[in-house]
Amino acid sequence: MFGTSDSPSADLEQHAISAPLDRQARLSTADAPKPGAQCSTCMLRHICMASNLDETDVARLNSVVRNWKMVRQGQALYRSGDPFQSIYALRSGSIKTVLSHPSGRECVSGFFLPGETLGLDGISTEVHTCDAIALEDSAVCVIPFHLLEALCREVKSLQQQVHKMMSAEIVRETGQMMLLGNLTAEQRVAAFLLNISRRLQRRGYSPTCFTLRMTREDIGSYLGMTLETASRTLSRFQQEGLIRVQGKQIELLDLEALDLR
Amino acid sequence: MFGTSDSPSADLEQHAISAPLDRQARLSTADAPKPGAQCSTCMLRHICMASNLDETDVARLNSVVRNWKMVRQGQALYRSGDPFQSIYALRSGSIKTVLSHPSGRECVSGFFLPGETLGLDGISTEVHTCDAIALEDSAVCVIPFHLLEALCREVKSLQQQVHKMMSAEIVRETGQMMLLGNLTAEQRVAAFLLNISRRLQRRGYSPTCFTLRMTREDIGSYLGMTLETASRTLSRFQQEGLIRVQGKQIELLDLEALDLR
DNA sequence: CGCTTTATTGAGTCGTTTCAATCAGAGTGG
DNA sequence: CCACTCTGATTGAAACGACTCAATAAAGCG
Repeated sequence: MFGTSDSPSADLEQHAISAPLDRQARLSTADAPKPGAQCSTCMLRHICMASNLDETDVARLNSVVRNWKMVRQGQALYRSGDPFQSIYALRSGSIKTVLSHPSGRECVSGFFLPGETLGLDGISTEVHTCDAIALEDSAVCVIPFHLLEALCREVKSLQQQVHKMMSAEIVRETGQMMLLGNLTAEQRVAAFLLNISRRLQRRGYSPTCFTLRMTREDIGSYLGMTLETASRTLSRFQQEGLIRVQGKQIELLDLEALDLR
Repeated sequence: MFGTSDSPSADLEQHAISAPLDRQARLSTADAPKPGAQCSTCMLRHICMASNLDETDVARLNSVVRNWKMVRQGQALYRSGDPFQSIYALRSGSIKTVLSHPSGRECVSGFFLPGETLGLDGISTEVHTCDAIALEDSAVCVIPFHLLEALCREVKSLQQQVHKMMSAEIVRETGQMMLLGNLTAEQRVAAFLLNISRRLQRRGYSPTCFTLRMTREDIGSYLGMTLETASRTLSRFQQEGLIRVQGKQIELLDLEALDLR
């Protein structure tokens, strides 16, 4: 989670408003799928797949989203090569996706925040093509894809929503390609910070003050640079008064200046 | 077109086997949409959206794909900002997609070969987000998206095909991100050549001997390097005996060595 | 055929990487 | 409770790869 609060437990409680993860369930049977996702009362309803659906359609979507699942920090929601069955809506926490090149190189291809959808890569070959690793203890709604497809044949608005979601992922990646191909390290880091900022804002968090849950290595890998360059760039931004950095804690001081990079 | 033949007209005729573009139509009313796409007799049937569909489903798809359209070299199939209505299946020719950054920079985000689908980026916002420019005289099937969506609600196999197509585009772009972020200029050019080679082979062309219809600038932009670096890298490959270059004409001499880059 | 665009090649510069050392923080166990 | 270790972050200096600028050559086009 990229929230502004200091302690992880506070973060969890914040999400618990929308996603009822009571501490007991969390501490007991751990990572087994659990029933009872409730779209209608979920605070992320207007951000995730359920957005733009009316009451009855949300209910029908909910009938497909039967389970949710915990993923502990560092654990995989799925791994490259796993057979594809479901897509996942992130409820709380944060997840990175990692591509493993045959040569051994690893490459972070995305960071996901609550309300965002993971696993779309698996549809084409029916096998997942990357690892999805939790950056902190996280919870996801499990959406069996064949059920979603069946429902999409009946509910037009849901079908459209799913298509838009997939298209949005395509657009997001095109933008990232552009960033990697044409921008300097400084520009990439600035774009990255602003991107996170905007996504947090949409979720009701402070757009200027947040903690990056991923390591410098993850950031570097995602932005196509070494961890040293990522670190140096953040330091330089701090020297220039654009941001304040304290390890993973970030404060954006001059959004416009960042935008001009 | 990336075909192996020398003259453009030979290329056109080759495609004319599958897509009945007679020269008369081509020379007369030019770029207006034309009726009469015929999926059932199209040679690209097993490569494009119609793959994995049985006879009756292809016929139903065909009822939606009512028109096809010529796009002359250098002209736009659509432009960034155009309202989104249709996706396009490339029948013959080749097309690049270009992203225009507000700052004025342009960036090639993709090259498309016959049988591939363009325009998926427009679904999410109902506005196209890039320009699609023909690299040579090209022909596309026009697929009104709302009709396709309606049909997908009725034909499960088509729905699945469309989902797989979109997912494949996501996977393709993830791979490109990895390439841009983690590989050297040499590795990128090698990967690019091998990628083109594989796609041509699937379409029945020689995988080792083809013409690149795009400029060095396009290649460089697509691969996140300057046109000079792209040119130099091709020259170096030639010196090392991996390929033969003669302007846009390419011959791959040592596929394995390219793969090891 | 001349004009314009595209491609090639060279030399110097600059940004990023590499290698290496140091520092900070979290978790562990004596 | 404090040393200890391990991982992650920061910073410096040298090396290298890609870019920029520039000049020339080749190819496409009217």
